[in-house]
Amino acid sequence: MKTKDTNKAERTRQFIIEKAAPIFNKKGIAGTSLSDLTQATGLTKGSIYGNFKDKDEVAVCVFQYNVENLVSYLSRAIDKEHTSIDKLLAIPKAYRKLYKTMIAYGGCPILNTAAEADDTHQVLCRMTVDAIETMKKTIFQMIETGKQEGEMHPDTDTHKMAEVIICLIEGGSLLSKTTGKDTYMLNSLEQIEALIQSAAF
Amino acid sequence: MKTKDTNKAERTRQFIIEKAAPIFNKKGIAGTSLSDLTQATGLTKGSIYGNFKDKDEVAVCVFQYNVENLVSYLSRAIDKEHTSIDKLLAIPKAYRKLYKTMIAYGGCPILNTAAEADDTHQVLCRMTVDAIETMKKTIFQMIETGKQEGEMHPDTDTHKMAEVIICLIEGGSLLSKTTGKDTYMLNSLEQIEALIQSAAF
DNA sequence: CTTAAAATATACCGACCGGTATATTTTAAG
DNA sequence: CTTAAAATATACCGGTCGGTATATTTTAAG
Repeated sequence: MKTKDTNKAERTRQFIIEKAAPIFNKKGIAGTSLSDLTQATGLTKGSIYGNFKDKDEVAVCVFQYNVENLVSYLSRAIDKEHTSIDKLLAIPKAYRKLYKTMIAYGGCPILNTAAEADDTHQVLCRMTVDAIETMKKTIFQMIETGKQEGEMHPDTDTHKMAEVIICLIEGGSLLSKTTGKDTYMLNSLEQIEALIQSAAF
Repeated sequence: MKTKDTNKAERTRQFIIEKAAPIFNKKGIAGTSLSDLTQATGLTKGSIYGNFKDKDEVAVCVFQYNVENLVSYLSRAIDKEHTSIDKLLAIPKAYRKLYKTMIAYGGCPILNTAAEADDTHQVLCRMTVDAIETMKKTIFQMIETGKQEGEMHPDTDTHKMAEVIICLIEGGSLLSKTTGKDTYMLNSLEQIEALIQSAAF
């Protein structure tokens, strides 16, 4: 067959990524073995190595997949709203719907990867930094727009607010997952909402 | 020699724990090999296994060692203060001094262990939960005492405030470490201070 | 339906893993 | 200083790791 469109190969790659994603997220990269992946996919090692050059490439693709899912979920929630305040509030609102699923999935993939990779895996480390900075910039822009359109106090510290929101989300996510208690996440989300409201006119 | 006091053995155990601590904290448990430990200590595998039954026992002792160090540092800072407000403020103050060292050491050991162990290592997972709950109870008690002694508003949500403080510390710690930017931690600490001040009379 | 290429499975590699049995060295009590 | 026990080092184990060369099966173009 002299086909040039990579139909089957691309489908298998995607299949492997989807099956591998929760495993990497739960066990970490070092903690996930090739046999974990063959078991989860039903494929053999040869098949996996036919589609990825090594384990790291699978881990990198899995991270991209996880981040894209998270970002697109949040983006959809934000895009539904029209004012800056409502767009900002859409974030804690979305997490309130999402966090239980995320915890069952192994927790926030950005946090998990950041915690594991930052002393060991520079490529993934860079990707986690990018994901975090993107999140921050998104929130930052929403606050700045809110100021420009007179929805929020002009003396709001935009950088600080954006960073604190992310810290609360990640901290709450980790602590709720580890302790099994929802209150860490729920209280963090409430705090985020209070923060947003206090900056609104 | 019929000695009964375990002098040498105990010293070697402690030596191994101290040398292994930053390695486990940086590379994780799964990511740390026995050869990492022999290299760091200058000892052989036989010697390590003469003092610990397996790698997990080393990891558990390292975790205890790390938590004890952190807790005793914070306790000393808190004990220096006399009012509830000042004791509470001693926490962000202590972290402001501590966090750079902690990041160089591989980040907060509670966070690192929590992120790695919660889907794989039940013993350590339980220990991280205990460490977190102890932290929460300590903060909780300080706030409650502050209320009883008229230093803080009686309608302060003690549980919420204690949990949010921990989320901000852990979130800030992780994000500053991952991104290499101090502001995540510093802004989280400022937010904690604002939170405490806003609950004070 | 044929057929060659693409995708997958099989079988195997050396390296290193955690762990152990045993030999050697160090320790300190007497 | 002697000596037996305690501590450490040496040498080795089976297993699993990530990875690969090659055989087989599946795919889809013609």
